[in-house]
Amino acid sequence: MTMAERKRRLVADELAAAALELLAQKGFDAVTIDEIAVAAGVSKRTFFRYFASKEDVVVQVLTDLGPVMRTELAARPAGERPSLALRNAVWISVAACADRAEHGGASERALRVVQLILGTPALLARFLERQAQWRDELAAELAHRLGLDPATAMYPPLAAGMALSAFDAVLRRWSGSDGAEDPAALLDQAFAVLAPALDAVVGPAS
Amino acid sequence: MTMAERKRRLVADELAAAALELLAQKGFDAVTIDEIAVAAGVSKRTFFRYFASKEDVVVQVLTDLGPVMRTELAARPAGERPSLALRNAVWISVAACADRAEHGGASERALRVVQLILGTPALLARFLERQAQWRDELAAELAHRLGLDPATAMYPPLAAGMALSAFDAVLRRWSGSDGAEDPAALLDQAFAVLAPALDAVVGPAS
DNA sequence: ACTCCGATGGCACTTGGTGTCAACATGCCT
DNA sequence: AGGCATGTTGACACCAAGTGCCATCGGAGT
Repeated sequence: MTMAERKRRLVADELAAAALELLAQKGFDAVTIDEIAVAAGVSKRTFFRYFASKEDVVVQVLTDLGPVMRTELAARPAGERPSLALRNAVWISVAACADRAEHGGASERALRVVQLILGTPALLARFLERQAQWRDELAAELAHRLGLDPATAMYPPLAAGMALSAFDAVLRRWSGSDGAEDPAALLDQAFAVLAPALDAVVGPAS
Repeated sequence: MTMAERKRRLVADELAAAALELLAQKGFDAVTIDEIAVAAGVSKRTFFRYFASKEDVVVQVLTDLGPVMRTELAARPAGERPSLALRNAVWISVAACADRAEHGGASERALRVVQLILGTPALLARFLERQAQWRDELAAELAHRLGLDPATAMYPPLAAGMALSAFDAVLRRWSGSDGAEDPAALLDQAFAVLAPALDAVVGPAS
């Protein structure tokens, strides 16, 4: 049981590491799955038992962020202004992407992954797909939080879309500046722009 | 010259029509490109001379909407509030998707295409990709319109993202209600939510 | 009539992705 | 210890998406 699980995770890590290495080095299209598999010491068939596609190796890291953000949003105090609650929820993802290991070499690898995603159409498309799922989750949580009807209220999906637009803009700026700009400051800037609409549901001042 | 062009367009239309028909009927994954090609009376190889991928047949219709929206945005009077200018720019796309032929059988085909896109992951991903391009174009135009620096100002990409969130939300509601809800009213609703942030750049009242 | 050019079709080929099966390890039960 | 169940793996065959290449055909201009 524990033995099998550990082995599975080991192989998955090996595979992901080999893939990230090769993809970052040679570009997405120039690497075949066979290459990745042999680099990790397994067969092509085994690769597909761990990842559903080539894009998945890169993007799967970000999969869990949706539920995580939703949980964080749900954990914010009920009276908190939406702009603040959403900022905190999104911050978790930004930190996960940018801040990993705070001030070490690890964030550099994260930077390169983000740049790879943003610069590869196929990866970008998958990334956008994930974001669309995140948006639905965030929207559902917002509707619940504000007692709105998810089927008719326009606010929840729009607010979630705004929050993810901020996420996206911050990520782009951060990766475009090679990590030089501060993600937290960027995110605050973005939510300052969004806040007037985000907080207008209940009233302009809270 | 004219002869060759007409023939090209004829073949492209034939291909697109056959593809849309088959895809809507059997589902995206259940249709091979060979099928589409023979249904249009050409070879698989010729299909790829007209469309870059299976997804492209469906999505290519929407390709031009980016420049169109940008042009419309550029054509709005300089002093118009961003929320209004963007609403009008986005409206063009919504109308193109939903309203085609105003009140005829044509909008029903458009509805089915939208439902196909929104319900097929592969198509959704491509659609989102296009939207990302639109956003960049809209952002560039907004920056120019407002005299903002595209490299540092957060407002343009965020505003463009908001506008496209509205587009997306409207499209989803419209397709989810099988075309029953009025796209124009939905869009107005959406921009009413967004307006406080959209119009806050220059001042809360204009 | 000759020639040039674009469109086409056929074909081989690479790659992503899946189904199937036999081999092998692990662990549990008696 | 022997036997059985479960789970992982690799090999192989297979399908479908794309792409490169070349021979061919038909139309336009000379």
